[in-house]
Amino acid sequence: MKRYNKDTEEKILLVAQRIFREKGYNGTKTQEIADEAGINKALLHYYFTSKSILFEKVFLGSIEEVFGALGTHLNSPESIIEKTPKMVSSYLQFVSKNSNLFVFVISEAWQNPEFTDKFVKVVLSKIDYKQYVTSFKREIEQGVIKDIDPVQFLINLVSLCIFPFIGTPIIQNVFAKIEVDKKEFFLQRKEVITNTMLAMLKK
Amino acid sequence: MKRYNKDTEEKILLVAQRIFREKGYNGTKTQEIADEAGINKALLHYYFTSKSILFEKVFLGSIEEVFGALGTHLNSPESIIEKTPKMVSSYLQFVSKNSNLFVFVISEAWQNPEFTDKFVKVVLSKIDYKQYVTSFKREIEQGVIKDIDPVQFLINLVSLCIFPFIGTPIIQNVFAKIEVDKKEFFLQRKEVITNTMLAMLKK
DNA sequence: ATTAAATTTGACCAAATAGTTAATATTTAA
DNA sequence: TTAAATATTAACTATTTGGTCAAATTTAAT
Repeated sequence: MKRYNKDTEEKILLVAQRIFREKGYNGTKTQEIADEAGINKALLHYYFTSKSILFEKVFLGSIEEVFGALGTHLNSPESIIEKTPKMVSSYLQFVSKNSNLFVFVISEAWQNPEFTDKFVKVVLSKIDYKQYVTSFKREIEQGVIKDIDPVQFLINLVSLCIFPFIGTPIIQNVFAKIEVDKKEFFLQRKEVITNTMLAMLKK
Repeated sequence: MKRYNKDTEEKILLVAQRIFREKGYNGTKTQEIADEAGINKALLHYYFTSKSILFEKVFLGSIEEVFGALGTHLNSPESIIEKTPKMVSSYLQFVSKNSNLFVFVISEAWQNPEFTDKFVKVVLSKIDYKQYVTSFKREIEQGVIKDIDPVQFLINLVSLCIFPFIGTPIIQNVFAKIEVDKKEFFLQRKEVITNTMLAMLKK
């Protein structure tokens, strides 16, 4: 029975993750993964059977990260108005440091809708977004916040956080003065998004 | 001197556009383009020299489409409050019918930041977004709308319009009941985005 | 109709690439 | 200590793929 060398296995997976996210499935060569992991290409197959299976592991892990980062404050016991700025802040932080993760997931999701569905369902089963929707609706009934669809509210939040960063290579040229990867842009965005989201809730 | 057969040239370009947008640069094979265009692979090189040059033409054209669609109402003589809903409506319409165009442009922009910069600058020189910014600021001074950065306002608008559609393969699973490609989702989104954008302007 | 130029094709080539295999080195356990 | 099991490697293979080239076909001018 194979026991595997955990160091080697993890090294391959980590390198594969980095390169897949950077270049996508078709742009990634198994030889490059092997080289950068400091191993033989045959060993990659020994551990992961094939390029596509290795890819699936990376892809699944990536989907988990995308949703995991959103889940951080999702069901904290605070009120919606209290935790919205926290969600914005933490998710924005995560996105700004992992733009290529999101580009990768979106791009590959369109290439493989079949098992994207499957993977997303697996990941979702671990996150209790229904509880969030419930508490959101309760606050609406209590008259604390405006009557708005919680689903649309969340879509707005992630849209505003994710898009400016995955669109960086295009956006940065639109407004020459802005350096999107700079702290200043990040702080400006955080304030704008927070204000926008809170404006949606205000009656 | 070559004159080329315009029909053949256009046929190749159109097929290449469709396949490149669907599968990306690395996922696209010249043989497939040739097959679907009903020509020989050698003819593709006769017209376009190489795969990468053909790709550049498609990529440039795609960037033009992305910005062109935004420019429609940008500098119409109406007030910001009047034209914002029109911009939302028309851009959302365009995005919903061309999701893969946006996924393609974003994804390839990260792969080729060098000439993405170049292309975006070319395309931008044709669009007068500075006029928009100027008229926006004038209305702020007149006290018609709230004091908000026009650039951030535009980023919000495109984020809210684009992201939900390029994120479809992932989002659709989050909320099982929603069918993102259905009219009902589109109309719902249009209203939410319009409200959100107008709320940003209201004093 | 003839010819010259432009267009289109079939057959081919070289490089790249995912995957295999058999031999070697290392670790584990008796 | 040794032998069996596990991990790692070098060399190889089959296929894919972008690109080439000379020959064939079509088009246009004389």
